[in-house]
Amino acid sequence: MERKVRVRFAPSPTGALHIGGVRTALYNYLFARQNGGDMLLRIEDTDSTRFVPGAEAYIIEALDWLGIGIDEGICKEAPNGKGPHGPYRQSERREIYHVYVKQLLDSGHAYYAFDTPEELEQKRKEVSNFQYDAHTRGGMVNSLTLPAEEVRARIERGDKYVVRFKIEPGENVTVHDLIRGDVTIGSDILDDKVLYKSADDLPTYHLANIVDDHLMEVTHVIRGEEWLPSAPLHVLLYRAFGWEDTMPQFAHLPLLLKPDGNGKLSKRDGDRLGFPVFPLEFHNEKEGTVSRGYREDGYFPEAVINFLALLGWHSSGDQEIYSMEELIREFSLDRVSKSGAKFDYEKGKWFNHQYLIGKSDEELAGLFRPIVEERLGEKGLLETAAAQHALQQLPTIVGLMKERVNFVSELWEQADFFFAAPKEFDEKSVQKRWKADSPRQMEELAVVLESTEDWSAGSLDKVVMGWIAEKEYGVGIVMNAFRICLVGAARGPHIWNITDVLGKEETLRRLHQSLTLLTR
RNA sequence: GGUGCUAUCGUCUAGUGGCCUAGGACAACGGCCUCUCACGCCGUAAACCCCGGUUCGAGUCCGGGUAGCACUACCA
Repeated sequence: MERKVRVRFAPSPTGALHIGGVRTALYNYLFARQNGGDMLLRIEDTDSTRFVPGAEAYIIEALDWLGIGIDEGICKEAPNGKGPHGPYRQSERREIYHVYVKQLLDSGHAYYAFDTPEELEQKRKEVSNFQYDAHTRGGMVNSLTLPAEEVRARIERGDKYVVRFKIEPGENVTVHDLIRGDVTIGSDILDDKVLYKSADDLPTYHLANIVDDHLMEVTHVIRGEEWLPSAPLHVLLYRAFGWEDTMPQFAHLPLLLKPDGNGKLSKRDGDRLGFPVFPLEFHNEKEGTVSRGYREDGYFPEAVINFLALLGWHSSGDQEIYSMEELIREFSLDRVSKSGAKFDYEKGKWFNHQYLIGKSDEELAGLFRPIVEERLGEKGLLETAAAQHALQQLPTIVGLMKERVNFVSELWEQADFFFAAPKEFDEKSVQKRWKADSPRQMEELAVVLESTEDWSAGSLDKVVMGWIAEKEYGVGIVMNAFRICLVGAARGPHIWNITDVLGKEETLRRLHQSLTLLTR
């Protein structure tokens, strides 16, 4: 019987959602959508000591910003979860886990262990490579070595204990991975994992994960490669519960690596190399720190999605730009790479550039306006006639400059001169382009421009070029000097585009003013 | 140490035995365009980890090395 595809993203609220986690969520989402299935979000908060306030809300907001829709569980519309398999926060599922822990205990697949953390630590110090397993459990303090009444007595008087999974040695366990094929390991190297800890009355990841995936009818577990070594344990758990026939299929994704050197991409790498590793800015109240986010750094969510999608997955063709719809159509698990991908931040910028130039001038102008107003406000120039005049032509200005930036915020450093006449002049440009004849030529140009009625680019070009030809001046010399007067440096778009935005009055005003400043 | 996974330009990758003289993209470099700076266009440089084997033929299949990574918690 074909089951409806159901996948889950199950983060732990221990801090901001890491960019690698975002990619895992994305691949789950793409797989779900492509197969007409459900995408669930479950919060795995079984480690009460690592809980970070605000982390859960952060995860929800990040996924929402990126357009990764959640069909069931914790989501924007239903912060406490929606769907028939709730609650979706593991800390609220204690009673459910009790039932299954008991089932394992009763069937002999698990046992009580009373060894304290300190004792275990001591044991690890004494015995190198100590592992709690079939070979060692006979020498430990647990329900396998203690008389039944002693076990009962300890539990009744409130001794702290854990429940461990009893792994039977001498068996090969095979996990079929959708990306890597069959992975087989011997059960001897597995240890008797802790499934439940009485100290906080919560299961560990392994137990909670299997129980929830089963109860929530998850069909495909798509998660990071760091889980591959414990996948055989999970298979054993499914077997112990007798759920093998509905066990989900596994797909372990390659890791996101540091851009330089080796190893997993970490928060530290972002700080060190100057790029965000989180989708959104995160204020960690526990640590009192703030971490940068892609959203606040000026990335479009589409760009982040596109960038992430291609970090570990690629179609057979040469296409690089994909909308979410295209990704849903084209994505496939068997085209996911097996090896880790170094995080190439430079390419991320390029993706943002691609999406930026694809946006309308009006939309970009709307995003750019607050930045312009803030910058001008800081300088006390917001109310000037020149600034207001340019502000009215924001879409035109943005259209002129968007090709040359990766982020909306970068527009300011490229287009600042439209809003205020230059007061200072770029030294290099002046040195190279401002000649001895320039002051005289600019004075003449001012007269020519003054008498030009038709201020259109075509007309200006004809008039000025005609004048240059007549006087036998060098086109480059005149135009560059003119540019320096209007912009303050040898940069910017075509000169007639600049005069067009500035208008006749402002153009002439700048010409005279700059002339004065430059010949002083 | 043990176990597992992985291995193509600096980076992301295409490649599923002959279409490979190894393709694309980012970054780099050079040129063209041009009043400047960009964009764009054109181009250059740049890789099959090593050794065996299978085969008429191997980047592609197999074995062995080597290297990198992950896991090895009462964390997920």
